[in-house]
Amino acid sequence: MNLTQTEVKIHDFIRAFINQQGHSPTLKEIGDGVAIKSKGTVHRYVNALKNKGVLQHNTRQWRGLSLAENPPEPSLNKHSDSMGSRLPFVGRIAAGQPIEAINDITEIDINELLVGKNSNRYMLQIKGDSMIDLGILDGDMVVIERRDSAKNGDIVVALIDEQNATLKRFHLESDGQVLLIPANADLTAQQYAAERVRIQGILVGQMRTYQIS
Amino acid sequence: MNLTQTEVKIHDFIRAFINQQGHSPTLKEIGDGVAIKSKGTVHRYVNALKNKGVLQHNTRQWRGLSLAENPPEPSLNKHSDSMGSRLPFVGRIAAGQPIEAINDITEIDINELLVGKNSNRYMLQIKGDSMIDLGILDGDMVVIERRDSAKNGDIVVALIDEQNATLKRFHLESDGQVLLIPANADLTAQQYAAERVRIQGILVGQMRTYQIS
DNA sequence: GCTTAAGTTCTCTAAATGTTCTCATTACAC
DNA sequence: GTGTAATGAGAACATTTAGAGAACTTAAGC
Repeated sequence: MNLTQTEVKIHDFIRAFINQQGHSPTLKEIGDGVAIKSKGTVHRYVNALKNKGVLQHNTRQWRGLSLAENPPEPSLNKHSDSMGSRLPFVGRIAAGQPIEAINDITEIDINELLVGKNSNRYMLQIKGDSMIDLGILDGDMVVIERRDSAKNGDIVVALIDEQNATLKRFHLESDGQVLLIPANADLTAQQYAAERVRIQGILVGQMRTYQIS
Repeated sequence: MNLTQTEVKIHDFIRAFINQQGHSPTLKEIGDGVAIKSKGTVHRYVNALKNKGVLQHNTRQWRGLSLAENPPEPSLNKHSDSMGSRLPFVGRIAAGQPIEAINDITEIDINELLVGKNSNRYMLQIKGDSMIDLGILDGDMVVIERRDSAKNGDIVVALIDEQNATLKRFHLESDGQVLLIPANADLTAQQYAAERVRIQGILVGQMRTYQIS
């Protein structure tokens, strides 16, 4: 059951789309995402993927695609069963001072902070330095919550002209234009007509791991 | 069970409304929130969501909507509730490009990355800007693994003169002196005799959350 | 009981989407 | 060369989703 190159590409696109948007893409959206202009052609690919068992298709319905779920991923290490999401919170550390102990919070639940209780969040990995001044570095993972609007100052995932995505600080000008502000002294803010910008989500968390021996 | 675009939008709106207000919105409020003028149309969507099992509806009652406890859709942007430490990994985002879908990793287990299997980790909150050039900002949480030694280049929690703690990059000089290097252009590295410095742990992770309304 | 706000059930219309075709092009094995 | 598979465009048509609004029923408050 081998997938061709384009089939893999389309499958990846569909999975990413569903995870990010919460619903299936249309044939046209798939076509836009993988540079195929004919929805008939896309339809042929979707059918192939369905026949090969990697997609489920609720026919006679718009946006009826879903992933044929791989086996529900057995967690490799059994520790992750519910117990392991808390770490002791020791206190605050500042350069050259004793660690300031905390007496109210003793444990931090990482899931609660980053995953939240609603299932409308997903992760992206950052490529590039455009948010470096906010401490978001190349390679960092960020947690995004799906939203279609934002307040000034929010950091948003914005889709420009239905094509290009970017992570920037959002500011709506009084004249209705949208300003997308990077956090990098080398870059300048970009201004767009509001209708060219679609908010896809808002930054709610960031994380990074360090390799140790 | 697939939701259409507008269905997801309405579902998100209802969830946000209940989270904020503590009670269900009315049909008109939903319509105002998603730009639909006809409450008849909104009603059709609410019914669809009810039939698809993601909403519960106490009929014959005003503001009788609530979210279904266990939505039937196990794959649609949801991380198995059994252990909610996973988030879907959508891809990489770079300024001004489409989000790059990935095909190898589909989910990220946050616990696995930050908590790890060992129970010798704890968290500290950062006070000050001494590590700002490494993207560790004032207020960030960091995960530390207990260690009493470090390799050059590791970022360590070091106790100096059994008194003051600091988070710095570690470097052992050839003459046996220990250099503790901040990541802030305004600060300079400090050098200590090895016996004055006790390593308490090594930085393995960092996280930050952003407040949204 | 009465009034009002909210929910329900329709119909009408438009637009978007899915489905099924045909026709072309390219690459590759034989 | 020839056949085949993969790829892409696009037309024609069927079906679903979408939004507005009217008419009616029900719940809440007085």
